This record gives sequence, structure tokens and C-alpha cells, in this order.
Amino acid sequence: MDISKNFDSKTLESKWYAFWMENNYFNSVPNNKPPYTIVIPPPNVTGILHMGHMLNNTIQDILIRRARLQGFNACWIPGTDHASIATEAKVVNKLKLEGINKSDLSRNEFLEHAWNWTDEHGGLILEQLKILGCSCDWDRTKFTLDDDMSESVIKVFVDLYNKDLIYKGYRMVNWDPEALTTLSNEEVIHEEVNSKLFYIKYKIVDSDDSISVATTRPETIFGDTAIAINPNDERYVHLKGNKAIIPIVNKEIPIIFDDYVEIDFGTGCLKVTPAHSENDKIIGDKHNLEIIDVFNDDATLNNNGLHYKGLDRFVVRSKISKELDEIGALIKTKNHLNKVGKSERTKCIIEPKLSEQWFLKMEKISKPALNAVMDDDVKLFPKKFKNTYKNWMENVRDWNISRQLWWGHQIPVYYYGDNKSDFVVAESKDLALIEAIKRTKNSNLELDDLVQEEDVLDTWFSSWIWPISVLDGIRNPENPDFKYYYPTNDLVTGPDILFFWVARMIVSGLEFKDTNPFSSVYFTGLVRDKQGRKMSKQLGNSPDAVKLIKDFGADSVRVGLLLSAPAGNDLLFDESLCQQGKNFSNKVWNSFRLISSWTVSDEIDQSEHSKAGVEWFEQKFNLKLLELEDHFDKYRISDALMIIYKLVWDDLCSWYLEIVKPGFEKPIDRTTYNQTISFFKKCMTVMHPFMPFITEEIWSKIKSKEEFPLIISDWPQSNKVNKSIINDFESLTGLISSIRKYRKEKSISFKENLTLFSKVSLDKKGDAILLKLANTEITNDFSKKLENSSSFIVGSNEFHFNNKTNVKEDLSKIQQDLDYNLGFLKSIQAKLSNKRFVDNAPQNVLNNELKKEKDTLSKIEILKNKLNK
RNA sequence: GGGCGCUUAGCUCAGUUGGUUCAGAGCACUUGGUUUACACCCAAGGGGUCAGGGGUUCGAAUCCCUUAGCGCCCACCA
Repeated sequence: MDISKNFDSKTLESKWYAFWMENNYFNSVPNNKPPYTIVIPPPNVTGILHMGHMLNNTIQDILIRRARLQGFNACWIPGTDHASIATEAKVVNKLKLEGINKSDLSRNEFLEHAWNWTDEHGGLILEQLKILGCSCDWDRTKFTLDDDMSESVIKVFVDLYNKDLIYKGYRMVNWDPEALTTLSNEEVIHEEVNSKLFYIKYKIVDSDDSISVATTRPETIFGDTAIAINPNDERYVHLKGNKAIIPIVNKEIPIIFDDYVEIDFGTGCLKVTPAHSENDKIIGDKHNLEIIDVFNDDATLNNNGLHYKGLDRFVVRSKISKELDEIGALIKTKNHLNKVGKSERTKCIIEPKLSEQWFLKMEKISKPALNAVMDDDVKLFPKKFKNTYKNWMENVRDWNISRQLWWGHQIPVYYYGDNKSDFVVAESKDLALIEAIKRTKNSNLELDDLVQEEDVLDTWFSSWIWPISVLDGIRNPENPDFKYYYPTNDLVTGPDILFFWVARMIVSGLEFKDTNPFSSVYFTGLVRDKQGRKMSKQLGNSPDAVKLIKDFGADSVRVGLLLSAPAGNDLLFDESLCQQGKNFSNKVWNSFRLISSWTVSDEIDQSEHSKAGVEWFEQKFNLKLLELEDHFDKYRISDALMIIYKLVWDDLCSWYLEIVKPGFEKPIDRTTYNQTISFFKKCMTVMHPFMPFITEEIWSKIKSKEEFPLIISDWPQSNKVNKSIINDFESLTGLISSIRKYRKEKSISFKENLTLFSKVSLDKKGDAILLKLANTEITNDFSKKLENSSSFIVGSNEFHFNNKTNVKEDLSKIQQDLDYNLGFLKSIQAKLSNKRFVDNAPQNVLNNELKKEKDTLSKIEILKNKLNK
């Protein structure tokens, strides 16, 4: 058989993916097998594959493929997210480049552009997942803006509204002046920045006196409606009842007293701007202060900003500080470290803004979700996230779910009058009309009289029901798919969306279906570069995922990613890891080349060494399979891979194949051949989830005609392990390594046959393996041993070789060894003579110490003899 | 400001209830190798006071206290 020297990933990967697709192996329909279900964390519909996606989808694919092999009805549901704010921003930018302003378009016109954009760029990421080998059930692909998905979202909104969990509130919210929408708290990232603290002088009315306030935001003085001072601050008691004058604005504002103000901060005086700070709003409400908004939606100053009208807030900040200085109102500036909130998506600095928004009450509905995780009904891996989760859930605040965007699910609130409080909530406009007529008792109302709320819902308001809605469980709770696949099993995602998504999914699962949506959540780490930096476009340190696959092959990239991703830690990605993956593929491929080059003979019997090899590898595989399962149970996917890596490379290739492989152009016996094929099949099977392509290819070459393709084969059974076979073999490999070391030290070629003198003898199989792998015969007939033989110790036994060259043993080394062992013996004996140790230590520990003592004694004996010679 | 976590070989990390196999793995490194599967390889080897200090215990990488450094999450100090 002529097999290429390397695995041709380019050709074979696409060949096998096509084969799997044609045969519908990824497709799942309910049957009598137990289900195993994963829903994909839906990537942005217009996004492209990055390292983070590759990592978590590789892990999902591993779990799914393993479950499929284990006989579960495995179903991996793929899909994409409309990513409201991100996608809308992209479309707005694109239009801008074409000279079109969003504000010049009607809602429908804009949505048409957005859909075109989505159709053009959407779904690319799913195609990239195919290249990676992901075995998703593509027939079930969902998009959060599909009609059925949207209906589910609307239904959920109406349901929650009817349960009195959704309300409209005039609140201080996070405003993104670039995207022109509100954001939830979770979408705001606080960053520490160096800023300035401006000390501004406010004159006291009818007095020469003045007070100064410290602020980081001088541009908001137009919105000042009071100066607040701590009532216990003795410096300012005398100002009670006075008024202060805002510089530039020249407006009188009251001086008020409130505990909130920190005496020690700044000057102890706080300018109160209720429209632009949540705390100030609270103080303002308490003291009945006026609320003056000074900003437009894009954070330029409005009419209240006087001559600064129309200028950006940061431009105003620097200009106004100059003006204040010129009029003598700026006392000083000081550097100040403070935190500012930035939009997660646009990176724009958030402006606190008072506005009317829709909120979901979280307190009540999040309680069961907190318990679910605390009671381990939903298990988080790694465990440390349990604390983080608890912390968040116990302090959860109401969720701002409305966004001033067009791309998304329009809120199903219909206004029927001029008054903003005259609205109905309904699943459709028709239903809304019926309800509105009922409410107003005005049968003349028509559809055109109803005006739907302009805002759309937060993207996460659709993804929080994702596990339910992809199975149509909201609209159709009785549908067979939902009943069969839900709840799902595992969720694989990044820790960055623990609150955005994971927590809320648990909440929604319990609220709408009274079950947890999944039983385990595996958090992957963040992918970083070699220096530990986050991957980002700006740094240019994010490798092109598709190119990596092209260069190394999908199997190798999958392996490379996992090699660097120990359970839940951030992973420092380096292309050299893909190279390591490729080296492994190459190793696997060549081991296959070896066995396929063999000619099989029925004429010859199985040799002793082959018998021993087969006997041993069988047990070794059993042992490693158990360890593998254990790692899987704990979601230690990288460790699971490492088990296989070493099993194949070290045990299978370096030991087993070296033992059984016949001499050049000699045939192999039928029994060993069959055993070897069976070992290969088992190894390919456990390897398949990690490296689906190369294993399917090899499998196809070694399977019998009637066997199924690997992807739908059976996971090997775990058997009881015969430990003594493994232990015996390991002492043999120890001996072989020592002999190889001896050869190297004495520069004796492998080709030269050696005789080993020893009081211990091996069995027939051991003799055979020693001969095959070390070209050494062992004998207890010491009559031929020469005086100047050299020796080494393995365990507590001494082995001798006749020196070919007249080399003297290094006495100082032996002395060193002896000293070390004498010291060791001393510490053991100290332990053994300690009564409290003997009384308290468990029997096995004690026995072990006794054995160590015995072994060390005999070793010392040998070493002493050597020295005396 | 509150909470959580980390510190073990050059690098990235394992180390489950303290005690067989506890000081480990992979990579990197050193040395040797034209052994017909593989140099994308084979063989052998070196390397760590388990961050520092104190304590509990017969026994500590593991439990407790403490110091230092690093990281993450949450939070409205202008």
C-alpha cells in the first residue's frame, strides 16, 4: 500500500466533512436513546471566527462527538445572534461611508439596509465552524431574529409584563452618546483614568464670602441646582440658609446640607447636578431640587449650555476651565485618579442620563436561580465562579431592557392616546387594538391609532431564552423536540458573559419552564497571546483563525488550542502549540503507515515478546481509559487530551509498536496483527472527539466492511485493570532504560549484543522483550562475569555487565550515592523509632516505611560491596 | 471601598479527603543517534527549600495565621 508520508489535511478534512454531512450524521431527531444536548453560544451574526470561538466550539465539539460515540442521541444546536448594538453600529458606519445618515432614514428603510448587510455578511462564522470540524445539527440553525424566535421573545415580554415584572421607569441610566442608546449596567466597563479635579469658586449671595467645590466635570455647572455640604462640617455651618452663585451662569442656587457629602473629599462642598449623576439625583429628590439637563443625546451641550451650546462635553471641559480661570473662579486643578464607565461596544464614555426606560424586576425571579447554582443543580466549572455568581445574584439590580435602536425586537407596547401612560401590551398589533378598545370603550379605535413603542429590546433579552426558544419551547411547550431535548446538558462559554447571559438563562429557565436550562456550565479561559495580553484588533496579536487551520490542519489547531488551555484558565496562545499538534498528527499518521505496511502471515506463531506486549497494552489502555473518563467527568478537557497524547505517543508507539513490529520485510503473525488493529481502533475512537478528521481517515482504512464510520461507532468499554501486569512491565522498562543509559555512557552501539548478569531473573516474555528492545540477554550464571564488570542498580537489585573497555568505576559517585542512601535510611529509621508515628500512622504508611527501610538497606549493602572491591 | 482567586522546574500548568506511586506533566533545554513508520523522529539526561515568615501535627506543596507580589469580579465617592 502506498501511503503519503504526511496526513493531507487540506484534502482529507473537506472530504470527511462532506461525507459526514451527506450521511446526516450530525442530524438528530428524537428517538429512544437518551438525549445529549448542547446549544451553541450564538456568535454575532456578522462576526468572524476568532480564537475564543475556536476554543469553545472545539470543546463543544469534543463533548458532542464523545456523547455520540457513547450512544447518546447527540444534538448540538447552532445559531447566531443579531447583536443589536454591535450590528446597528456597523450598519450605521457603512451607511455613513456611503454618505447616508441614519437620521435621514425611516425605521423601515434602515432595517432594509440592516437586513441586506446581515444577508451579505451573516452566517460566515458558521461556515468557519465547519472548517474547524464542528458537528452541529445544521438543520436546526437558528437566528435570534427569525420569525419564530422573535415571537418567543415578544411572548416572554408580554408574559412578564402581565406578571407585573416589567415596568416603565424614569431613571438614571447609562447613556451611550455614540450609539445613542441606553445600556444595561453589565454593558458598562469601568476603567481607571487619570483626570483632573477642578476647584471652582462659587460666590455667596450678598456677601464677599465664597466657597469652592471640587469637581471632575466643570462642564456640568450649567446643570447645578445646589451646593451640598455635610451638616457636621464645622467649616461651613455658618452658611446655612445662604445661596451661592454659579460662575459664568450667574444663577443663584441654594446651599443644602446632606450626610451624603464626605467631609474629607475635595473641599467638602459638592456641586449637585441631579440630571447627570445618580447620587446627585438622589440628593436632588430628597431636597426637591430642580433637574436641569445640559446635554443633547450626542453629549453636546444643549440650550442650557449658553455660549457653549453645540460643543462636545470634553471640548467644553477644557474651554470652560479656561474661562473660569480668566474670571478668577478657578482656584486650582489637581490630578485625580477616577473611574469612568465606558460602553462595552463603542468604547465611548457613558453619560448618566435621566430617561424613561423599560425595566425587568430581578429580585424575585433571580432567587431560584441563585439557589440552583448554590445547591449545585447547575454546576459551574471551574468552581471558583460559584462565588462570583453568588455575589452578583445577591446584589442584582433591575435590568434595563430597552434600547434606543432599530435593529432588534421592537417592544410590544402600543400607545393609544397622547398620554404616555395610555398603552397596552400585546403580542400583536391586532390583539393590542382589541385590548385598547376594551380599555377605552372606544370602538372607533383603529390600527392606525396605535403607535408602537419605538425602542427595541436588549439583545440579551432574546438570548436569555435561547435554550428554550431554539427548541420552540416558548410558543409550543408540548412539541416533541422540546420535550425530548430540554433541558440541555452542558453549556460551554466564556466567563465574560456569566452575568450577561449564563445567569439570566438560568433565571429564565426557572421562570418559564421551572427547570434549569442545563446542568453544567464549563467556562473556558480567555485567549491571550504569549505575553499574556488579550487578543485584540488594535494590538494585531490575534492570529487569523482560518489561516491557522489552513497552515496546520483543523485537527492540529484543535489540539494546539487545548494543549494551552488547562481547565478554565486563561490560555496563552502561541502558534508553536499548533505545531505541536501537527507533530502529534504526524506521529499518529506514521504509526498508521507502519501497521499498514505489514504483511500478515498465518504460518507463524505469536512470539513471546508480542504476547507480552499485547497483554500489557491491553491493561495500559484500560487504565488510561479510566483516567480519561475521570478527566471528562471533571471537564478537564486538556488533561483528557494529554492522557491520549501520552497513551498514543509513548505507550502505543514507543513501547507497544516497537515490541511487536516485525523485522524488515518480515511478516507479522495473525494474532498480533489483529490485536494491534483492535488497539488502533480503540485509540482512534477515544481520539476522535479531539481529532475527528485524521481518526476517521485512519479508521476508514482499518475497519472491516460492515463496520460503521468512526463518527457513529462505539466508545470503548472500561474494563477492570490488572495492575500487576502494568507494574511488572514498568520494572522491565526501567531496566531497559538503564541498559540504554549504560550503552550511551560506555558508547556501546545498540547493534552489539550484551550479556547482563543478575541474581534476579525475568520470565520468558521479559527475556524476549529485553532482547528485542535492548539487544541484551540476561543470565544468573556468574561464571563468565569478569572482574572489572560495571554494575547499576534498578530498584533494589544489582545488574552487571562485562566491560568491553577497561573503564574504572567512578568511586566518588558511588560514595555519593552511598552517603545519600545512608542519610535516607537515617530519616526512615528516625520515623520508625518515633513511637507517636508508629502509633498514629495508618498501616499502609507504616508498611511502606518498612519496605523503604528494607530496600534501602539492601541498596547500601550493594554499594558498600562495590566500594570494597 | 467590598468580594474572589493565584504564587510549584526556563515557560504553561497538574498535584482530589495532610502519609504508598509526592515533588510531577507537556513544551523548552543538554547529550548521543543515517536502528527502512515518523528528524514533524528515536534514545538518554539535567533542572524546583513548592513566593517569604510563623504555627498546628508523629508527618505540610496540601490545614491555620501573617507579609509581599499578581490577577479577576462587583460598587454612584464628586
